[in-house]
Amino acid sequence: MLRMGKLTDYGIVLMSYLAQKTDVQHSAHALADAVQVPLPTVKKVLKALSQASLLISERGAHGGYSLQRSPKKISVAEIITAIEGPIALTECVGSESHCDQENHCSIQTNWTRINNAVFHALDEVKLSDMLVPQVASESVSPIHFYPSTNAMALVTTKDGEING
Amino acid sequence: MLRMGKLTDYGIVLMSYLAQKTDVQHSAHALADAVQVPLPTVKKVLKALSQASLLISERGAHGGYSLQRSPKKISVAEIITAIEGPIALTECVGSESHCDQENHCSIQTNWTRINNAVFHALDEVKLSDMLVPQVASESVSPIHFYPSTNAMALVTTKDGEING
DNA sequence: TTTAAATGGTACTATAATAGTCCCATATTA
DNA sequence: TAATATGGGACTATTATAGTACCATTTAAA
Repeated sequence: MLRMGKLTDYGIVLMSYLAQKTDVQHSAHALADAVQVPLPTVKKVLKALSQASLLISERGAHGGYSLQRSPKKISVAEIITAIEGPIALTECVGSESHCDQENHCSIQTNWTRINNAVFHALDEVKLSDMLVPQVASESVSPIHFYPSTNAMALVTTKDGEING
Repeated sequence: MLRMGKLTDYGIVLMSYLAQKTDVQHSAHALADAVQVPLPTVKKVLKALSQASLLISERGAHGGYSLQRSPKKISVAEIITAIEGPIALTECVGSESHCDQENHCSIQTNWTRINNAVFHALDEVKLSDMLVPQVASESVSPIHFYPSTNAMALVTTKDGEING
């Protein structure tokens, strides 16, 4: 539940890959090969990331994509927002709310608070954090980048315990 | 993005309503009237909340639903989990992951961390918090309970600013 | 100047998830 | 026995997402 789209997963993976070599441009084709995702889909994601000013794109021969900022200055929340649009757990929190009872609803303000809490949690995690394992470990083999196989969602068990 | 289902919105609203009178049982029919949501849909949500042991249900005449615990001991994360299932932003974080590259993926562990961050944010907000306005205010009129008009999603603007 | 390599943008289709509804079984009380 | 209530499952329609394809535009090199 609370699922994110596959495209967002791809976005995180692509951004992580690009964070490895920030000074070099990568074509959509090269990225599709590296990440093992169909080219048209990769292009779709890259476009969204570019429009959100997370990537710099250059057209023409020898063109391609590169990070617009340092991986330390790009948060996961930004990547999510870039691909899935404004983050809003409930419609009434978003800017285009059309709920008639808006002014009378006591729950609305609390949803805003929850939204903020979740957003800050996602905003504190930077792209640079995604490159290193959670705990210092003996990572001998080179880092691999693959998207999750299926769609995404926040994970807990029915008991409220955290998986993994 | 990061949208939650409408049913989860209903669930929050229903739970909030039930939190007002914890000692009285409410029938699905009465709840549907109070919350202004079609009865079959309300029943569906109540069933999920009961199965997650968030509600006590009694069958037969004069039966109905009531909170199983104090509103202070029920978190928003629990309600979300009850209706949408285990919270998982990415499939590879969940228990039924089938990603071949699982062992090689450097991103997986970081998703787990993000999941935890979001879960804790949602777990800190209790049902009792949903009843009172965010800031002490001059709420003269009685509290109203209505679900959001549309589907749900985490809210930020494209710039990473928070809406509302 | 021409060609090739790249992104930009749009539109379309198929699939999957969700929402919503309905029916019947079961339990309890009057 | 009848009325009221939940439990559970199956079904349909709608919506959102994923994925694909096409063409325009830009740039660099031959």
